[in-house]
Amino acid sequence: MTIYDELVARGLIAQVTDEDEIKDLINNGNATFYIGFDPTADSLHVGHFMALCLMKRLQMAGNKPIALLGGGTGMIGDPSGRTDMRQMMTKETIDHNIECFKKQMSRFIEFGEGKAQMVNNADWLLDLNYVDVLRDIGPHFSVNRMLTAECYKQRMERGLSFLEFNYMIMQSYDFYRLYQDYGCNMQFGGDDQWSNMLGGTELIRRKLGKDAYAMTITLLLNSEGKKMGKTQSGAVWLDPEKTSPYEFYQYWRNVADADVLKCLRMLTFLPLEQIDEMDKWEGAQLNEAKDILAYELTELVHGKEEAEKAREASKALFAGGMSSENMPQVKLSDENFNEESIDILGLLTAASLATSRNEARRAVQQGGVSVNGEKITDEKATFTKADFVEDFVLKKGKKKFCKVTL
RNA sequence: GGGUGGUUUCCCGAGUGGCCAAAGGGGACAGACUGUAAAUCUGCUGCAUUUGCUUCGGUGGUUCGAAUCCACCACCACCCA
Repeated sequence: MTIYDELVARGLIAQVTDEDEIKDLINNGNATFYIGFDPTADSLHVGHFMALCLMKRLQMAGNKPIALLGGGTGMIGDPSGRTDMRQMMTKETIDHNIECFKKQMSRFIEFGEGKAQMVNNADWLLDLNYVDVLRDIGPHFSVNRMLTAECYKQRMERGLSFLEFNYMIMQSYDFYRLYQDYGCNMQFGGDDQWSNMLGGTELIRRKLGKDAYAMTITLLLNSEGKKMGKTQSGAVWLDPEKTSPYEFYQYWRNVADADVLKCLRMLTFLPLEQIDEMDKWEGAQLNEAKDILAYELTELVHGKEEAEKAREASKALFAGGMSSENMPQVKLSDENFNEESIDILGLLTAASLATSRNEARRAVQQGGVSVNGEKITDEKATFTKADFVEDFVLKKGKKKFCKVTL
C-alpha cells in the first residue's frame, strides 16, 4: 500500500490541490513539505500531534519535512475559524512558546542534517519592509477574492481587523520563501488552513510561474461535529505538566462509541488490518478498543512507562482492584491543616477535585464523595493527620479521584 | 469624522429603580440507569455559610436603595462619509 493510499484509508486527507501530482510526489519520496505551527500556547495539543504524526508518516516514506515555527505569524494571529480576535501575544510570550514547542517536537520527530528541519518564519517576516512587501506581493492578491475565502466568512459578520486580514498574506509569503530557499514544494495543514495555503500556491505560481501543492488534514471532529481534543477546561495538552498522562489516557478512554475507530485510524500507527478487525466490534466490546486507543496514544505521547501507569491506575479505579500505587497523588502540606485536622471540603479543594468549598459542599450533599470507598454524607466530616498514614483514596464523582498523602 | 444599536454571571440571552446572586436555554458538575459509551430522568450551577460578602464593560454621580437613572471613558457591530 502506498503512503498516499494509507493516508486516504485512514481518513486523514481532507482536500488536495492536485491529487495525481501529490500522489506521485509523496509516494516516491520527492516531496519537501512544510507544516506551520503558530506558538499560540506553551504546549502542543492534539491537533499538532496529528500534524506531527503525518510528518512522521511522510518522512518514513522518504519525504523531507520542514517544521515551520510561527515566530512571525504568531505576531499577527490567524483569524481562521475564529469568531473573535486572538489576544495579541508579546514577543516574550511567543519566544517562550517557541522554545516549548521545539522541545516537544523533538520528541516526536528527529531533526538534524538529512532529517527533518526546523525553521522559524520570524527570520524573514520580522524584517520585512512595508512598502517593499506591498509592491512586491500586494499586486498578486485580490482583496475581493480574499474576502470570499472561507476562513474570513465568520469574521465578516463579527468584524475582522486589518492585522488579521494580513495573516493569509504572511502565510502565503512563507510558502513562497520556503519554496525558494528550501525547495519546499508542498504544504500540509489543518483543513481550516485551506484558503491560506491556496494563497501560497497561487503566489508561487504568479511570482515564479512554478507549481507547488497543498493538502489539508481532516479536522478531528467527534460524532457531534465538535473539535476533539478539547475539554471544558481547555485543550488536551501534550505537556504532562498541563495534562497529566492519566488525564490524557482518560480523555481517549472516554471517547464516544461512534468515534473510537475514527480516532484509531487517524491518530495511531496501528496497522489498518488490525483496526479493520476492531471495526466489527460492537457494544461493550468497544471498551476494549477504547483502551487500545488510549494506551497507544499515551504511549506515543508520554512513553511506555507512563502509558502502563495510566492503564493500571484506571483499572484500579474502574475494575475493582484497589491498588492505589499508580493513582494520581496529592500531597498535603501543613497549610492545608487547621491545627491537626482538615475537613472534607478543604480536602476536596486541596486535592483540586473542587474549585471552591461551595462546589465541594454540593458534591457531598449530592452523595458524590467517598473516602476509601465509603460515601461521605456529612459535609462537616473532618480528618486528622493520622488518617493519611494509611492509604487514603479520595473520590469525587465516578471518574475523579486521587490518593492523598502527607 | 457623523449617526444608530450594543457591552449581564462559563456561553447564548432576559432583566429598564426595591420582590435580583439576577428568568430561560446550553454547557459543566452530582445522582439514577449503564459498558469509564450514547440516550433519558432528577438535582445543582458567584464566594463564604445561621442573618454575611463580591458581581451585571470602566470610573464617578443621583437616590434611603442602581444591572436598571445621569456624566464621562473604553471596546464592539451596523449605516453614512
